[in-house]
Amino acid sequence: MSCEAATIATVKNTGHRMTPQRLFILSAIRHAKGHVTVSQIENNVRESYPTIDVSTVYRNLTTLRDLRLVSETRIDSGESQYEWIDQDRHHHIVCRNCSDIVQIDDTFLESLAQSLMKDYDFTLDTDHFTIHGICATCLK
Amino acid sequence: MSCEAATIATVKNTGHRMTPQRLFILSAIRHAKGHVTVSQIENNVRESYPTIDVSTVYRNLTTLRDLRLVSETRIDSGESQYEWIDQDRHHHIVCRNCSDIVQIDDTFLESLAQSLMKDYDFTLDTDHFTIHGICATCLK
DNA sequence: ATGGCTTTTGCAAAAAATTGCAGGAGAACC
DNA sequence: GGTTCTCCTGCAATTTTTTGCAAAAGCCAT
Repeated sequence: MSCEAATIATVKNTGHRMTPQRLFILSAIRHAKGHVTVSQIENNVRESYPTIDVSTVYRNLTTLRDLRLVSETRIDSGESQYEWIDQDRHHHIVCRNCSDIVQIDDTFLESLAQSLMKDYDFTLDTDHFTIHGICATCLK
Repeated sequence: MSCEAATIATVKNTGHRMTPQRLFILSAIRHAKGHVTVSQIENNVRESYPTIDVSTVYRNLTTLRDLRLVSETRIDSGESQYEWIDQDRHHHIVCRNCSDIVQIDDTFLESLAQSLMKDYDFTLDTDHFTIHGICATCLK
């Protein structure tokens, strides 16, 4: 099954419908390598589908985030950022001083996930984590 | 040094000023045991300081969050929640389905903090974490 | 392909959060 | 006390996000 088809299946199997709007939004995020804002998505979709409304974009992003197809990153100020979640799951550590971002592997969260499951029956979302702290350079 | 004085010292030592507005906001969060929203803080402060403006509350919360005196929790929809960070550090696990919040102990993050330090020389912010996932009840 | 049930959309309006600016007020100095 | 240097505030305007509602459209069973 192609990657595209798998996505559509995920949407459908959860009782959601595949509308042209949703398809365009999905495509806009997938093809934008990296983070995109709501207005970037809106403008991109508008080229192919001029009557798209912002509220539709917002509602779809919420849905797609709940389906764990996209990740949402709310930065300090301004617009939220969205990113396609692909096969090789990874997370980010962000230095709060220099804002440097480093990718880390999924395995770093395994132990935490297991503890939370054991003690609270809580299933950790492991699709995308943004972890804050201070990098070695800035600590000096 | 009292707890109150320590807070004031933190604010002052970082080049910020202790204004009445800031003091009232600080007090509103500290005395509200648990989470509070911006409008709750605003209403509370307004009783003692009627001319307070929402933007002042927002700006102060950003400042206080950067000083790690309060924590910010942005839930799916609606208003952000703020909470006083006290001595016994704890974190929150939030169910993305029912939005239920459970406190967890600092020790859950120790292992993660150690791994990140070992492999990346990265110092994890351990004041306050908001971890998302699914609780046992909602998983069914 | 048709009907019917339910999700989804666009629009408009509201709510939540952020920003620019000019005046006001801390704090440190003398 | 007065001076000066910034930070802070309130106001107004803007931007970002959410919501209610009626009409439109997707999808399943027939």
